[in-house]
Amino acid sequence: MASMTTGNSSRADANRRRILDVALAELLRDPDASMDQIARAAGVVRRTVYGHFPNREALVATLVDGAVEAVAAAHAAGRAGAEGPAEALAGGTLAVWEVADRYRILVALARRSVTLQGLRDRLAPVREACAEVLRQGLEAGVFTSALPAPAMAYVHEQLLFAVMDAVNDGLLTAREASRAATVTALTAAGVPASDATELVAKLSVEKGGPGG
Amino acid sequence: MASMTTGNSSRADANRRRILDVALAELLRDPDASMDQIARAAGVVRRTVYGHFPNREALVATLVDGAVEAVAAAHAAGRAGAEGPAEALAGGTLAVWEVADRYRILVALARRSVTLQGLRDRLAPVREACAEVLRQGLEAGVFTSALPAPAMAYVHEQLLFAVMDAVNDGLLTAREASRAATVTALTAAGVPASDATELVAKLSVEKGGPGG
DNA sequence: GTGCACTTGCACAGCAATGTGCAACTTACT
DNA sequence: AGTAAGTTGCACATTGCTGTGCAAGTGCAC
Repeated sequence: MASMTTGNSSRADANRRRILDVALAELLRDPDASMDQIARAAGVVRRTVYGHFPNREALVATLVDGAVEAVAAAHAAGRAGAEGPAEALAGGTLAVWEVADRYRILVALARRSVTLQGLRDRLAPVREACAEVLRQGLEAGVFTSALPAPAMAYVHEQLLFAVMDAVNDGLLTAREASRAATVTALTAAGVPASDATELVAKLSVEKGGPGG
Repeated sequence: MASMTTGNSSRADANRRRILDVALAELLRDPDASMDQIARAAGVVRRTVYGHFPNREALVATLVDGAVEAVAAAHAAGRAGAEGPAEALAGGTLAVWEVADRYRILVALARRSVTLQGLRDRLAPVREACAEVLRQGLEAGVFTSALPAPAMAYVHEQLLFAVMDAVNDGLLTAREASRAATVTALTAAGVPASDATELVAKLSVEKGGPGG
Protein backbone atom coordinates (compact mmCIF):
# COMPACT_ATOMS: atom_id res chain seq x y z
CA MET A 1 0.00 0.00 0.00
CA ALA A 2 3.00 2.24 0.41
CA SER A 3 3.09 3.43 -3.17
CA MET A 4 -0.58 3.66 -4.00
CA THR A 5 -0.04 7.17 -5.26
CA THR A 6 2.98 6.34 -7.42
CA GLY A 7 2.25 2.76 -8.48
CA ASN A 8 -0.20 2.10 -11.32
CA SER A 9 -2.23 -1.02 -11.32
CA SER A 10 -5.28 -1.06 -13.55
CA ARG A 11 -7.46 -1.83 -10.57
CA ALA A 12 -6.13 0.95 -8.38
CA ASP A 13 -6.47 3.49 -11.13
CA ALA A 14 -9.99 2.43 -11.97
CA ASN A 15 -10.91 2.62 -8.31
CA ARG A 16 -9.47 6.09 -7.99
CA ARG A 17 -11.46 7.30 -10.95
CA ARG A 18 -14.62 5.69 -9.73
CA ILE A 19 -14.21 7.17 -6.29
CA LEU A 20 -13.86 10.62 -7.80
CA ASP A 21 -16.83 10.11 -10.09
CA VAL A 22 -19.06 8.83 -7.36
CA ALA A 23 -17.88 11.43 -4.87
CA LEU A 24 -18.93 14.14 -7.29
CA ALA A 25 -22.43 12.74 -7.53
CA GLU A 26 -22.66 11.99 -3.85
CA LEU A 27 -21.50 15.41 -2.76
CA LEU A 28 -23.95 16.98 -5.14
CA ARG A 29 -26.73 15.11 -3.44
CA ASP A 30 -25.44 16.00 0.01
CA PRO A 31 -22.51 18.39 0.42
CA ASP A 32 -21.93 16.86 3.85
CA ALA A 33 -21.68 13.30 2.61
CA SER A 34 -19.29 11.35 4.80
CA MET A 35 -16.26 9.44 3.59
CA ASP A 36 -18.18 6.28 4.38
CA GLN A 37 -21.12 7.26 2.22
CA ILE A 38 -18.80 8.06 -0.65
CA ALA A 39 -16.80 4.88 -0.22
CA ARG A 40 -19.85 2.65 -0.14
CA ALA A 41 -21.36 4.40 -3.12
CA ALA A 42 -18.14 3.68 -4.98
CA GLY A 43 -18.37 0.01 -4.00
CA VAL A 44 -15.35 0.28 -1.78
CA VAL A 45 -14.52 0.37 1.91
CA ARG A 46 -13.80 3.61 3.67
CA ARG A 47 -10.26 2.55 4.39
CA THR A 48 -9.57 2.22 0.67
CA VAL A 49 -10.50 5.81 0.00
CA TYR A 50 -7.88 6.86 2.52
CA GLY A 51 -5.45 4.79 0.47
CA HIS A 52 -5.96 7.13 -2.47
CA PHE A 53 -6.52 10.42 -0.69
CA PRO A 54 -4.85 11.38 2.59
CA ASN A 55 -8.01 13.04 3.88
CA ARG A 56 -11.37 14.38 2.95
CA GLU A 57 -10.03 17.78 2.07
CA ALA A 58 -7.63 16.33 -0.49
CA LEU A 59 -10.39 14.36 -2.11
CA VAL A 60 -12.61 17.37 -2.47
CA ALA A 61 -9.73 19.52 -3.64
CA THR A 62 -9.00 17.07 -6.44
CA LEU A 63 -12.63 17.17 -7.39
CA VAL A 64 -12.78 20.94 -7.32
CA ASP A 65 -9.59 21.35 -9.32
CA GLY A 66 -10.93 19.20 -12.11
CA ALA A 67 -14.30 20.90 -12.21
CA VAL A 68 -12.94 24.43 -12.11
CA GLU A 69 -10.51 23.57 -14.86
CA ALA A 70 -13.21 22.02 -17.01
CA VAL A 71 -15.52 24.98 -16.60
CA ALA A 72 -12.85 27.55 -17.28
CA ALA A 73 -11.72 25.67 -20.37
CA ALA A 74 -15.26 25.30 -21.66
CA HIS A 75 -16.01 28.95 -21.05
CA ALA A 76 -12.88 30.09 -22.86
CA ALA A 77 -13.47 27.71 -25.75
CA GLY A 78 -17.07 28.82 -26.08
CA ARG A 79 -16.07 32.45 -26.43
CA ALA A 80 -13.27 31.80 -28.87
CA GLY A 81 -13.82 33.44 -32.24
CA ALA A 82 -17.02 35.12 -31.19
CA GLU A 83 -17.96 38.29 -33.01
CA GLY A 84 -19.17 40.79 -30.49
CA PRO A 85 -20.27 40.52 -26.84
CA ALA A 86 -23.62 38.91 -27.56
CA GLU A 87 -22.03 36.02 -29.41
CA ALA A 88 -19.34 35.72 -26.76
CA LEU A 89 -21.89 35.57 -23.95
CA ALA A 90 -24.06 33.08 -25.78
CA GLY A 91 -21.11 30.93 -26.85
CA GLY A 92 -19.64 30.87 -23.36
CA THR A 93 -22.98 30.01 -21.85
CA LEU A 94 -23.68 27.19 -24.26
CA ALA A 95 -20.21 25.78 -23.71
CA VAL A 96 -20.36 25.95 -19.94
CA TRP A 97 -23.65 24.16 -20.06
CA GLU A 98 -21.91 21.15 -21.58
CA VAL A 99 -20.04 20.57 -18.34
CA ALA A 100 -23.05 21.58 -16.30
CA ASP A 101 -23.38 18.28 -14.55
CA ARG A 102 -19.96 18.73 -13.04
CA TYR A 103 -20.37 22.42 -12.52
CA ARG A 104 -23.37 21.99 -10.31
CA ILE A 105 -21.39 20.39 -7.55
CA LEU A 106 -19.12 23.39 -7.47
CA VAL A 107 -21.79 25.75 -6.36
CA ALA A 108 -23.52 23.18 -4.25
CA LEU A 109 -20.25 23.07 -2.38
CA ALA A 110 -19.51 26.76 -2.61
CA ARG A 111 -22.86 27.72 -1.12
CA ARG A 112 -22.17 26.17 2.23
CA SER A 113 -18.98 25.09 3.80
CA VAL A 114 -16.59 26.93 5.99
CA THR A 115 -13.98 24.51 4.72
CA LEU A 116 -14.42 25.33 1.09
CA GLN A 117 -14.95 29.02 0.84
CA GLY A 118 -11.77 29.27 -1.19
CA LEU A 119 -13.81 27.71 -3.94
CA ARG A 120 -15.71 30.86 -4.71
CA ASP A 121 -12.37 32.53 -5.25
CA ARG A 122 -11.22 29.73 -7.51
CA LEU A 123 -14.25 30.32 -9.64
CA ALA A 124 -13.75 34.07 -9.69
CA PRO A 125 -11.67 34.17 -12.89
CA VAL A 126 -14.53 32.68 -14.87
CA ARG A 127 -16.95 35.15 -13.38
CA GLU A 128 -14.57 37.98 -14.15
CA ALA A 129 -14.18 36.90 -17.75
CA CYS A 130 -17.94 36.88 -17.94
CA ALA A 131 -18.15 40.31 -16.35
CA GLU A 132 -15.69 41.66 -18.90
CA VAL A 133 -17.83 40.41 -21.77
CA LEU A 134 -20.85 42.00 -20.16
CA ARG A 135 -19.00 45.27 -19.66
CA GLN A 136 -18.04 45.41 -23.31
CA GLY A 137 -21.60 44.68 -24.27
CA LEU A 138 -22.92 47.49 -22.10
CA GLU A 139 -20.36 49.87 -23.51
CA ALA A 140 -21.22 48.91 -27.07
CA GLY A 141 -24.90 49.32 -26.35
CA VAL A 142 -25.60 45.68 -27.14
CA PHE A 143 -26.58 45.00 -23.55
CA THR A 144 -28.81 47.05 -21.26
CA SER A 145 -29.13 46.65 -17.53
CA ALA A 146 -29.94 48.43 -14.34
CA LEU A 147 -27.02 46.54 -12.81
CA PRO A 148 -23.29 47.11 -13.18
CA ALA A 149 -21.44 44.45 -15.18
CA PRO A 150 -19.98 42.55 -12.19
CA ALA A 151 -23.42 42.22 -10.65
CA MET A 152 -24.76 41.05 -13.99
CA ALA A 153 -22.16 38.31 -13.89
CA TYR A 154 -23.60 37.14 -10.56
CA VAL A 155 -27.07 37.11 -12.06
CA HIS A 156 -25.80 35.24 -15.09
CA GLU A 157 -24.22 32.57 -12.91
CA GLN A 158 -27.28 32.09 -10.73
CA LEU A 159 -29.54 32.09 -13.72
CA LEU A 160 -27.76 29.03 -15.08
CA PHE A 161 -28.19 27.23 -11.80
CA ALA A 162 -31.84 28.13 -11.65
CA VAL A 163 -32.38 26.47 -15.01
CA MET A 164 -30.37 23.46 -13.85
CA ASP A 165 -32.64 23.16 -10.86
CA ALA A 166 -35.61 23.40 -13.15
CA VAL A 167 -34.23 20.55 -15.23
CA ASN A 168 -33.62 18.49 -12.11
CA ASP A 169 -37.22 19.03 -11.08
CA GLY A 170 -38.50 17.99 -14.50
CA LEU A 171 -39.84 21.40 -15.48
CA LEU A 172 -38.12 21.14 -18.83
CA THR A 173 -35.90 18.63 -20.59
CA ALA A 174 -32.12 18.78 -20.68
CA ARG A 175 -32.33 18.96 -24.47
CA GLU A 176 -34.18 22.24 -24.58
CA ALA A 177 -32.56 23.64 -21.44
CA SER A 178 -29.26 24.51 -23.05
CA ARG A 179 -30.70 26.94 -25.57
CA ALA A 180 -33.46 28.19 -23.30
CA ALA A 181 -30.95 29.05 -20.58
CA THR A 182 -28.76 30.91 -23.04
CA VAL A 183 -31.66 32.83 -24.52
CA THR A 184 -32.79 33.79 -21.03
CA ALA A 185 -29.28 34.89 -20.15
CA LEU A 186 -29.18 37.19 -23.17
CA THR A 187 -32.66 38.48 -22.45
CA ALA A 188 -31.69 39.26 -18.86
CA ALA A 189 -28.82 41.28 -20.30
CA GLY A 190 -31.33 43.38 -22.16
CA VAL A 191 -31.08 41.77 -25.58
CA PRO A 192 -34.51 41.73 -27.24
CA ALA A 193 -36.07 38.28 -27.05
CA SER A 194 -36.34 37.90 -30.80
CA ASP A 195 -32.67 38.76 -31.39
CA ALA A 196 -31.60 36.43 -28.57
CA THR A 197 -33.58 33.52 -29.96
CA GLU A 198 -32.20 34.06 -33.43
CA LEU A 199 -28.59 34.33 -32.27
CA VAL A 200 -28.75 31.24 -30.12
CA ALA A 201 -30.40 29.25 -32.89
CA LYS A 202 -27.60 30.23 -35.21
CA LEU A 203 -24.87 29.33 -32.72
CA SER A 204 -26.51 26.04 -31.82
CA VAL A 205 -26.49 24.97 -35.44
CA GLU A 206 -22.88 26.05 -35.95
CA LYS A 207 -21.58 24.24 -32.91
CA GLY A 208 -23.74 21.22 -33.50
CA GLY A 209 -25.77 21.62 -30.35
CA PRO A 210 -28.70 19.37 -29.47
CA GLY A 211 -31.79 19.42 -31.62
CA GLY A 212 -32.09 21.30 -34.87
CA MET B 1 -36.87 26.86 34.71
CA ALA B 2 -39.85 24.56 34.46
CA SER B 3 -42.12 27.08 32.77
CA MET B 4 -39.75 28.94 30.54
CA THR B 5 -42.07 28.41 27.65
CA THR B 6 -45.21 29.56 29.48
CA GLY B 7 -43.85 32.13 31.93
CA ASN B 8 -43.00 35.63 30.70
CA SER B 9 -40.22 37.57 32.31
CA SER B 10 -38.91 40.55 30.39
CA ARG B 11 -35.43 39.11 30.46
CA ALA B 12 -36.41 35.68 29.18
CA ASP B 13 -38.46 37.11 26.38
CA ALA B 14 -35.71 39.45 25.30
CA ASN B 15 -33.27 36.59 25.35
CA ARG B 16 -35.52 34.46 23.24
CA ARG B 17 -35.86 37.18 20.65
CA ARG B 18 -32.16 37.88 20.62
CA ILE B 19 -31.35 34.22 20.22
CA LEU B 20 -33.65 34.01 17.22
CA ASP B 21 -32.25 37.19 15.71
CA VAL B 22 -28.66 36.15 16.16
CA ALA B 23 -29.32 32.59 15.04
CA LEU B 24 -30.68 33.93 11.78
CA ALA B 25 -27.52 35.90 11.11
CA GLU B 26 -25.25 33.16 12.33
CA LEU B 27 -26.88 30.45 10.24
CA LEU B 28 -26.72 32.70 7.22
CA ARG B 29 -22.98 32.97 7.70
CA ASP B 30 -22.63 29.25 8.26
CA PRO B 31 -25.60 26.93 7.82
CA ASP B 32 -23.80 24.43 10.03
CA ALA B 33 -23.33 26.82 12.93
CA SER B 34 -23.43 24.87 16.19
CA MET B 35 -25.70 25.62 19.11
CA ASP B 36 -22.64 26.86 20.94
CA GLN B 37 -21.75 29.35 18.21
CA ILE B 38 -25.30 30.65 18.17
CA ALA B 39 -25.49 30.86 21.94
CA ARG B 40 -22.20 32.73 22.29
CA ALA B 41 -23.12 35.10 19.48
CA ALA B 42 -26.31 35.85 21.40
CA GLY B 43 -24.30 36.54 24.56
CA VAL B 44 -25.71 33.50 26.25
CA VAL B 45 -24.57 30.06 27.28
CA ARG B 46 -25.47 27.02 25.24
CA ARG B 47 -27.50 25.61 28.07
CA THR B 48 -29.75 28.65 28.02
CA VAL B 49 -30.68 28.12 24.40
CA TYR B 50 -31.90 24.67 25.33
CA GLY B 51 -34.07 26.37 27.90
CA HIS B 52 -35.97 28.14 25.13
CA PHE B 53 -35.87 25.53 22.41
CA PRO B 54 -35.92 21.79 23.06
CA ASN B 55 -33.42 21.12 20.31
CA ARG B 56 -31.70 22.53 17.31
CA GLU B 57 -34.45 21.47 14.95
CA ALA B 58 -37.08 23.39 16.91
CA LEU B 59 -34.97 26.51 16.88
CA VAL B 60 -34.49 26.39 13.14
CA ALA B 61 -38.15 25.54 12.59
CA THR B 62 -39.20 28.63 14.50
CA LEU B 63 -36.84 30.66 12.41
CA VAL B 64 -38.08 29.16 9.18
CA ASP B 65 -41.72 29.58 10.07
CA GLY B 66 -41.26 33.25 10.70
CA ALA B 67 -39.29 33.85 7.56
CA VAL B 68 -41.61 31.90 5.28
CA GLU B 69 -44.56 33.71 6.72
CA ALA B 70 -42.95 37.11 6.30
CA VAL B 71 -41.99 36.42 2.73
CA ALA B 72 -45.36 35.02 1.76
CA ALA B 73 -47.12 37.98 3.34
CA ALA B 74 -44.84 40.49 1.65
CA HIS B 75 -45.25 38.80 -1.69
CA ALA B 76 -49.02 38.78 -1.41
CA ALA B 77 -49.15 42.38 -0.24
CA GLY B 78 -46.88 43.50 -3.03
CA ARG B 79 -49.13 42.01 -5.66
CA ALA B 80 -52.33 43.34 -4.15
CA GLY B 81 -54.15 45.75 -6.42
CA ALA B 82 -51.70 45.34 -9.26
CA GLU B 83 -53.00 45.97 -12.75
CA GLY B 84 -51.69 43.29 -15.02
CA PRO B 85 -48.92 40.70 -14.67
CA ALA B 86 -46.04 43.13 -15.11
CA GLU B 87 -47.18 45.26 -12.20
CA ALA B 88 -47.87 42.18 -10.12
CA LEU B 89 -44.42 40.76 -10.75
CA ALA B 90 -42.73 44.06 -10.06
CA GLY B 91 -44.82 44.75 -6.97
CA GLY B 92 -44.22 41.32 -5.53
CA THR B 93 -40.51 41.55 -6.20
CA LEU B 94 -40.15 44.95 -4.60
CA ALA B 95 -42.11 43.80 -1.56
CA VAL B 96 -40.18 40.60 -1.10
CA TRP B 97 -36.99 42.57 -1.26
CA GLU B 98 -38.04 44.38 1.89
CA VAL B 99 -37.68 41.20 3.89
CA ALA B 100 -34.69 40.12 1.86
CA ASP B 101 -32.33 40.01 4.78
CA ARG B 102 -34.43 37.36 6.40
CA TYR B 103 -35.24 35.61 3.18
CA ARG B 104 -31.62 34.94 2.39
CA ILE B 105 -31.19 32.51 5.22
CA LEU B 106 -34.06 30.46 3.89
CA VAL B 107 -32.33 29.52 0.73
CA ALA B 108 -28.94 29.33 2.35
CA LEU B 109 -30.51 26.67 4.52
CA ALA B 110 -32.60 25.10 1.80
CA ARG B 111 -29.62 24.60 -0.50
CA ARG B 112 -27.82 22.19 1.75
CA SER B 113 -28.97 20.23 4.70
CA VAL B 114 -30.51 16.81 4.73
CA THR B 115 -32.37 17.88 7.86
CA LEU B 116 -34.11 20.80 6.28
CA GLN B 117 -35.10 19.76 2.81
CA GLY B 118 -38.74 20.24 3.74
CA LEU B 119 -37.98 23.91 3.59
CA ARG B 120 -38.00 24.06 -0.17
CA ASP B 121 -41.51 22.68 -0.04
CA ARG B 122 -42.55 25.27 2.51
CA LEU B 123 -41.43 27.93 0.12
CA ALA B 124 -43.18 26.34 -2.82
CA PRO B 125 -46.46 28.29 -2.45
CA VAL B 126 -44.66 31.57 -2.97
CA ARG B 127 -42.89 30.19 -6.00
CA GLU B 128 -46.17 28.90 -7.35
CA ALA B 129 -47.88 32.22 -6.90
CA CYS B 130 -45.02 33.75 -8.78
CA ALA B 131 -45.27 31.12 -11.51
CA GLU B 132 -48.96 31.88 -11.89
CA VAL B 133 -48.26 35.57 -12.43
CA LEU B 134 -45.64 34.65 -14.99
CA ARG B 135 -48.01 32.27 -16.73
CA GLN B 136 -50.65 34.97 -17.04
CA GLY B 137 -48.04 37.34 -18.39
CA LEU B 138 -46.93 34.86 -21.01
CA GLU B 139 -50.51 34.22 -22.01
CA ALA B 140 -51.25 37.91 -22.29
CA GLY B 141 -48.13 38.46 -24.33
CA VAL B 142 -46.70 40.83 -21.74
CA PHE B 143 -43.87 38.40 -21.01
CA THR B 144 -41.71 36.45 -23.42
CA SER B 145 -39.46 33.57 -22.56
CA ALA B 146 -37.84 30.43 -23.88
CA LEU B 147 -38.70 28.85 -20.55
CA PRO B 148 -42.05 27.59 -19.23
CA ALA B 149 -43.56 29.67 -16.44
CA PRO B 150 -42.54 27.38 -13.55
CA ALA B 151 -38.93 27.43 -14.71
CA MET B 152 -39.12 31.20 -15.00
CA ALA B 153 -40.13 31.26 -11.35
CA TYR B 154 -36.94 29.42 -10.48
CA VAL B 155 -34.94 31.94 -12.45
CA HIS B 156 -36.77 34.78 -10.79
CA GLU B 157 -35.97 33.43 -7.36
CA GLN B 158 -32.31 32.85 -8.06
CA LEU B 159 -32.02 36.20 -9.73
CA LEU B 160 -32.99 37.92 -6.51
CA PHE B 161 -30.38 36.01 -4.59
CA ALA B 162 -27.76 36.83 -7.15
CA VAL B 163 -28.42 40.51 -6.63
CA MET B 164 -28.34 40.01 -2.87
CA ASP B 165 -24.94 38.39 -3.20
CA ALA B 166 -23.83 41.31 -5.31
CA VAL B 167 -24.94 43.69 -2.57
CA ASN B 168 -23.13 41.65 0.03
CA ASP B 169 -19.97 41.86 -2.01
CA GLY B 170 -20.28 45.60 -2.41
CA LEU B 171 -20.95 45.59 -6.14
CA LEU B 172 -23.89 47.89 -5.66
CA THR B 173 -25.64 49.55 -2.75
CA ALA B 174 -28.72 48.22 -1.02
CA ARG B 175 -30.49 51.45 -1.98
CA GLU B 176 -30.27 50.92 -5.70
CA ALA B 177 -30.46 47.12 -5.51
CA SER B 178 -34.19 46.97 -4.88
CA ARG B 179 -35.17 48.66 -8.11
CA ALA B 180 -32.31 47.24 -10.15
CA ALA B 181 -33.25 43.70 -9.12
CA THR B 182 -36.87 44.28 -10.06
CA VAL B 183 -36.00 45.81 -13.40
CA THR B 184 -33.71 42.88 -14.13
CA ALA B 185 -36.45 40.44 -13.16
CA LEU B 186 -38.84 42.07 -15.59
CA THR B 187 -36.20 42.19 -18.29
CA ALA B 188 -35.45 38.49 -17.83
CA ALA B 189 -39.16 37.90 -18.37
CA GLY B 190 -38.85 39.56 -21.76
CA VAL B 191 -40.18 43.00 -20.88
CA PRO B 192 -38.28 45.64 -22.86
CA ALA B 193 -35.72 47.41 -20.69
CA SER B 194 -37.26 50.83 -21.17
CA ASP B 195 -40.74 49.65 -20.18
CA ALA B 196 -39.36 47.82 -17.17
CA THR B 197 -37.45 50.84 -15.93
CA GLU B 198 -40.46 53.06 -16.33
CA LEU B 199 -42.84 50.70 -14.56
CA VAL B 200 -40.53 50.14 -11.61
CA ALA B 201 -39.89 53.85 -11.26
CA LYS B 202 -43.63 54.43 -11.12
CA LEU B 203 -44.21 51.71 -8.54
CA SER B 204 -41.28 52.84 -6.41
CA VAL B 205 -42.73 56.30 -6.15
CA GLU B 206 -46.22 55.02 -5.36
CA LYS B 207 -45.08 52.70 -2.64
CA GLY B 208 -42.60 55.16 -1.27
CA GLY B 209 -39.58 53.03 -2.03
CA PRO B 210 -36.02 54.24 -1.45
CA GLY B 211 -34.73 57.14 -3.47
CA GLY B 212 -36.91 59.04 -5.85
C1' DG C 1 -35.53 40.27 51.99
C1' DT C 2 -37.90 36.58 50.36
C1' DG C 3 -39.43 34.02 46.43
C1' DC C 4 -39.70 33.13 41.68
C1' DA C 5 -38.04 32.82 37.03
C1' DC C 6 -34.43 32.53 34.62
C1' DT C 7 -29.40 31.89 33.86
C1' DT C 8 -24.96 29.83 34.44
C1' DG C 9 -21.37 26.38 34.82
C1' DC C 10 -20.18 22.18 35.05
C1' DA C 11 -20.50 17.13 34.20
C1' DC C 12 -22.11 13.50 31.66
C1' DA C 13 -23.56 10.00 28.06
C1' DG C 14 -24.21 9.34 23.30
C1' DC C 15 -23.31 9.56 18.65
C1' DA C 16 -21.18 10.25 14.23
C1' DA C 17 -17.22 11.20 11.68
C1' DT C 18 -12.23 11.49 10.98
C1' DG C 19 -7.75 9.54 10.35
C1' DT C 20 -4.37 5.53 11.53
C1' DG C 21 -2.32 0.94 12.36
C1' DC C 22 -2.10 -3.74 11.33
C1' DA C 23 -2.92 -8.35 9.84
C1' DA C 24 -5.23 -10.90 6.60
C1' DC C 25 -6.89 -11.48 1.89
C1' DT C 26 -7.41 -11.04 -3.33
C1' DT C 27 -5.62 -9.98 -7.97
C1' DA C 28 -2.45 -9.70 -11.53
C1' DC C 29 1.80 -10.32 -13.34
C1' DT C 30 5.84 -13.44 -14.06
C1' DA D 1 4.13 -20.95 -7.08
C1' DG D 2 5.77 -16.43 -5.80
C1' DT D 3 5.86 -11.62 -5.40
C1' DA D 4 4.04 -7.08 -5.03
C1' DA D 5 0.24 -3.72 -5.24
C1' DG D 6 -3.91 -3.03 -3.68
C1' DT D 7 -7.98 -4.12 -0.81
C1' DT D 8 -10.51 -5.41 3.25
C1' DG D 9 -12.02 -5.68 8.04
C1' DC D 10 -11.30 -4.70 12.19
C1' DA D 11 -9.64 -1.84 16.32
C1' DC D 12 -8.47 2.36 18.10
C1' DA D 13 -7.79 7.24 19.62
C1' DT D 14 -9.67 11.76 18.83
C1' DT D 15 -12.72 15.32 18.00
C1' DG D 16 -16.92 18.01 17.90
C1' DC D 17 -21.63 18.34 18.60
C1' DT D 18 -26.00 17.12 20.86
C1' DG D 19 -29.15 16.89 24.61
C1' DT D 20 -29.79 16.33 29.72
C1' DG D 21 -29.22 16.76 34.93
C1' DC D 22 -28.26 19.36 38.77
C1' DA D 23 -26.57 22.77 42.00
C1' DA D 24 -25.37 27.33 42.53
C1' DG D 25 -25.94 31.93 41.03
C1' DT D 26 -28.37 36.41 39.45
C1' DG D 27 -31.91 39.84 38.82
C1' DC D 28 -36.72 41.50 39.36
C1' DA D 29 -40.99 42.07 41.83
C1' DC D 30 -43.72 42.23 45.54
